[in-house]
Amino acid sequence: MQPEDLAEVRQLPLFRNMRQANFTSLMQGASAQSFATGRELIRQGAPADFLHVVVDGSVELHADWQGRTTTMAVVQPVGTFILAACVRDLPYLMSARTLEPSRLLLVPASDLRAIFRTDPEFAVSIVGELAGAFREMARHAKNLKLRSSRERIACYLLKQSQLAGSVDRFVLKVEKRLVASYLGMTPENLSRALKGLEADGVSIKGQTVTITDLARLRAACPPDILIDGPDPEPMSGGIGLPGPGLPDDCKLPPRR
Amino acid sequence: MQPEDLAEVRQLPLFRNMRQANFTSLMQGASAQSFATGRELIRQGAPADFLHVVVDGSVELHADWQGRTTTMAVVQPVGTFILAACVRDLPYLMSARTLEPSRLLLVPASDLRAIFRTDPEFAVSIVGELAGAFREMARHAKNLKLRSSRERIACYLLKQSQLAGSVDRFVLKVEKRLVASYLGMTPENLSRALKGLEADGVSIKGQTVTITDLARLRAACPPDILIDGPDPEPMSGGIGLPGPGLPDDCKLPPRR
DNA sequence: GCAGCGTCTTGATATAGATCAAGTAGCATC
DNA sequence: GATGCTACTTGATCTATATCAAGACGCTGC
Repeated sequence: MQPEDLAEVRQLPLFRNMRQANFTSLMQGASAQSFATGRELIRQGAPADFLHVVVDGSVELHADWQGRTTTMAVVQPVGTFILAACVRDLPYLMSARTLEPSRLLLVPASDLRAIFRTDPEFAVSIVGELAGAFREMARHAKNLKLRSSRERIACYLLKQSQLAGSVDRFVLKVEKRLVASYLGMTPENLSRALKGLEADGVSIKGQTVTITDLARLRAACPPDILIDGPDPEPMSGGIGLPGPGLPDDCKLPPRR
Repeated sequence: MQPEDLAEVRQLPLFRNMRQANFTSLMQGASAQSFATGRELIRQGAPADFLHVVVDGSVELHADWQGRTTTMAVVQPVGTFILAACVRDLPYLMSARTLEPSRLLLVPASDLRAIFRTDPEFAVSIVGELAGAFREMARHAKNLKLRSSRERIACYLLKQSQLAGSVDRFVLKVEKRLVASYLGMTPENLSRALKGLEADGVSIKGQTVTITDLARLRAACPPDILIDGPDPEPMSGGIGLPGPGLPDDCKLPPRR
């Protein structure tokens, strides 16, 4: 575990305010591990033994039922999963798999539960984190129920643009099939919708998105902070999809 | 505020373990109010000034966008809303309206935030509550994404039966149009799906549901605890729909 | 440079669910 | 008892999206 990794983990809102002795203790009981692409890290239904912290790489959270699967989030550094299962000591509701070679820190859930009962500042951070995670998932459910798939895509792109600093050209950091799955549609449907949105102010080439007419796009599919977020303060938990990259420095990870 | 109401509120998992002095203080700063049917209690986007506790009656949580609306939960006694917005001091993501004459306790969110920082047991309860709320909303999103509307209805009825003690005849405590909206479909679609499910082991007359062939219904639409829940320990927060009533004692509230 | 593989796009078709309309049933009020 | 209103059911039609298939593109490994 590199010292600079520890410093980044320490800076997460979840851990930032806990007592140093407690943070040191938690990290000493944790283990850092590297995983290859495609590795299943946790399986839905399994006991929540560890809080996972993604230090490097990319992890997909997905859920499955009767052979069907859906992407629930993509977690990138430095993000965590799944806090709620750990604090309640209940089975994971989602599975996790690496999308590329990744390094993670595995924090024993039992250590976490022991410490937060004695560290009031840590408990406050956990409360903030869980409230944020609930809100993010509530916005996701609202998005699914209130909007058509074309509206979800358009608003997703508008939010990515905003997260990138209201630029009009940015790069998606997640494969389109995962964006489609997260937004509750098939890749074919995403592709067709993107094609149709070219008339409404957005064009896509590979992972690069260009907003060609922001006002028109916003008029066609009005974004709403109560659905699209984000909340004012950041969270550590990996809920939703990661923000965009800028055109010069961003590529999807190599395959395999 | 009746003493027996206070006792019931005290018994909620959220409040059960907090220090008596703190509970007393919180309740002294709260106000009890009665509202007629159809009254809007909170509006999405408004600051979260109060944690609401439903002491009597029934409240619908709904979300709206561009003239569209969807039911996110129905809260009945004794249940609360919306803890996450209160602890993060952020705007409500949902609106609330009474479905019938109701009595609620309004607990100032600022009091709540002040107390939980100094009452570790209360903070632990809040952590448990928020984790449970997150899990419930995650299961809702999974249900919406992984299942067809017919599967969602069938699994909803199987869960209601289980909550009623695995009886084969029970009464829905929520109007069908709200069940439909919560499950992400139109009332017409719910009606047609229920008609179609008669061949798979369930029949409905008004609000009364009879499971006529449990094995067949379970085979047709396999329930899954990772989607349908519930988690082992109850929560106070009003997420989802309320459980069923038994045939002898349950009616929807009178209109107006 | 080529073969293999996975992602993405495009076309054709099927279907789940929405929309619109009309009728029925039940409840509350007068 | 009659009237009005709302929830619900049923019918007809439309549409958004899924499914299946095939081809294009780009990347990796040899």
